[in-house]
Amino acid sequence: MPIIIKMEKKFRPKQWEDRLIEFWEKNKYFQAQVNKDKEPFVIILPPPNANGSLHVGHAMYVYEDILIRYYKLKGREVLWLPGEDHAGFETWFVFEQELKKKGKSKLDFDREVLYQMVYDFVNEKRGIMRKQLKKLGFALDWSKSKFTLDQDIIHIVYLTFKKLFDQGLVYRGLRVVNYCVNCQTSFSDLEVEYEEEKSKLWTIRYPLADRSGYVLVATTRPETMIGDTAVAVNPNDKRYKKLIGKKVSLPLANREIPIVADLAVDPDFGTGAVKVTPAHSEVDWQIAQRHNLPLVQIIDFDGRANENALKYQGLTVFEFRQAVVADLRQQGFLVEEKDYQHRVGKCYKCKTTIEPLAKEQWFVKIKPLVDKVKPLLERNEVKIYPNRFKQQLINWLNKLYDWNISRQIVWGIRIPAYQCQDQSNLECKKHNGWFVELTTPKKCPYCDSEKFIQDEDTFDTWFSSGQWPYATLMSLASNGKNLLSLEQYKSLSFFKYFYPTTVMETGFDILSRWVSRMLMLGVFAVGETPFYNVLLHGLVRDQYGQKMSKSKGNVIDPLELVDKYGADALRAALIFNTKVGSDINMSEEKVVAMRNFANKVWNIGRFIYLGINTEKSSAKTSESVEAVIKDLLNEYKTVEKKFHQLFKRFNLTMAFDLLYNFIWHRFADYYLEKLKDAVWQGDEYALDSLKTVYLSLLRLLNPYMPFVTEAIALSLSNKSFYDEIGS
RNA sequence: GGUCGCUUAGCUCAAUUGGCAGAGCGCCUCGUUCACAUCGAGGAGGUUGAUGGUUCAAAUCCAUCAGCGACCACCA
Repeated sequence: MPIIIKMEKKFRPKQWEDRLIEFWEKNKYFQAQVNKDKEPFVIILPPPNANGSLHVGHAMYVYEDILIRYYKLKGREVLWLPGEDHAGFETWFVFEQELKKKGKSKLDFDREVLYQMVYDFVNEKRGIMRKQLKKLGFALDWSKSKFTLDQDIIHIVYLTFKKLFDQGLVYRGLRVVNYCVNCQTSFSDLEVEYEEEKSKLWTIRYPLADRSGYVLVATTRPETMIGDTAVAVNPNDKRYKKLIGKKVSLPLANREIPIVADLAVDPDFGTGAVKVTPAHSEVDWQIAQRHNLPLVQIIDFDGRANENALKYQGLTVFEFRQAVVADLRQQGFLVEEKDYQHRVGKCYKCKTTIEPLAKEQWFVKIKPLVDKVKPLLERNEVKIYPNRFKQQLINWLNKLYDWNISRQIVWGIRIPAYQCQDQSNLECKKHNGWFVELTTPKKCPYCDSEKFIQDEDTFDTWFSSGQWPYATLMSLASNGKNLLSLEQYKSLSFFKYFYPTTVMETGFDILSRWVSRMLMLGVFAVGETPFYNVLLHGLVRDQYGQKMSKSKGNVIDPLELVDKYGADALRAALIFNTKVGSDINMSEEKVVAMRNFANKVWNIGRFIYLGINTEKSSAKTSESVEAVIKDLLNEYKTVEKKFHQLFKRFNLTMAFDLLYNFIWHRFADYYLEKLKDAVWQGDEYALDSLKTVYLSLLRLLNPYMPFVTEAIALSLSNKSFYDEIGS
């Protein structure tokens, strides 16, 4: 059922925006289905974190909407798939803040209750976000929306994990991880932020065990010396050559530890001798591995000294440090204390200093996955726009360490790993009793023991969102009903039709965190890339290029702008005069400028509308008018051709710029003015020519400004652009 | 320390393979009878950060320098 839109004098987007949204939805223009006659064009929406409301960064989805609408008009079978991310730790953090406001703590509830509470919280946010996305006019196929915690999505995540486990690509290991003692969880390397901090560098004297001398070590963390299991020097350092293999007596701890030689030690820094604390430093851990050194953990996961810390037990790290320094000074082991500035790892959320702690965690072996991804990039089977990010991505892939995917939080997908408590069977012992099952098992698959426990941890969010392209499509292919195997999912026609997706469009800030993981997991689980093109956008900043933040008070609320100027204006403001892959400066001024353009487009429509209602004359079109029309048609053809060429290279900005200038300064200011008199005199040929070109221009503009263009088309021609597919 | 990006009009930024430097906002002059003042006509404003090189031709390619920014790594 078509909707009536009046070509009223005043340009008022509010008159029709909500009605158009409803109209598009009712007609199911953007509900995709398998259609063998058409080539699919698929974008999976990067799922927003379902823990807040829409901010201007989300408005960048407009890039995807423009592509979707453009290819819809080109006659492709388009699928733009929405969804939300449970955003494990991110959401957990927000939720804990809410709890605190209510004077509660996570300790007041048990695991199941807590999980349900967060689930309800997230569900409410999901609803709000959907409404907001619709307001911007996004042509998402809401009939297919998915959530990262849908039962079948979790099932697919489990399938991937099991496949990794079965192939030996995921392992459980005791390693030094980045641990936040405040948030009580570990992080991957990518989630640690470093900050400059003023501190001290202490030089400590370690006497040789045979009392023939001493070694000086420099450290920023004297308290960890209680957990030292060696002193390391560079094998080529002449000063220390004679000492390698000897032992020192560790002050305060009354233990003897060896002096080892390791190339990781820089002879030029400090004293050239390093204390080695494998349980509390990643570098030391690695040295310990090479020299078979024992591990002494002295700081616990609550951030306090534990029972191995002797008399210091119970102290916080800060107190521990003070006490150790005081004792060293008093007993004459402290040689020097000087000011020192260095970078300290911080929790990216709460800014607590990251404590490197040894912990058993699940790790994904990165290298075998990376090796399958790199050729795709090198052979350009996956293209990155702008291209400069390609090398950056390859560099990262080469540098990645094994990926810690365990998180010690309740909110997330629980790791389906179980440990047999009996371990009576050899096979059992081989894996330390660990086995992976898709559903809660009844017994250990190796020894049939019924005594086993499930790992308490949940997956890193990126482990599940890294599977998003294939997980969503597999889920939809099976209608979400049957839980199948990866091979079965892959053979479903829906999946085969829509996978791999066409474009992955996202912010360049999550190139390493997300895009690289999607490539690795997609290629691993499906055997094919999850997408052919990666389109990267930058950060949205304020009009002076400043980052938006609540404290600066320069945060722009996209919905407020939509309310004030219309969704078209906001959409175009994010495109106008920008460059792909660079940060985008947003200002109300720019939105106003685009609102003015929408107004211009509207008023051209009004002119034509009034022309249609003018009494027609039988007089022949004059030669001069005919000449102008000929020029107009020619110029339009050139513009149209150029427009499509720009689109092919995803150059959405230049394509828009081209339209903006042509519509305003050529079509309206020049041609329309030249033909105006003829139209008022009832020249039908002049009017029809203007109308034809105008509607063609609206069609090109539609992806950018779907509301005003569709409103006019419905009003002038009584047809939606989405009805006449395939022109 | 490594990688990458940026520096163009008063401000914020564009410029597809090297080919007459553009836009938005702001500024100046003029113009409201019939699409639009959320407008039209016209105008001022640039040695494209600096220096050198390649070329018939450089904002664009190369080298060096200066300033700004991002990401990654990290020395205890």
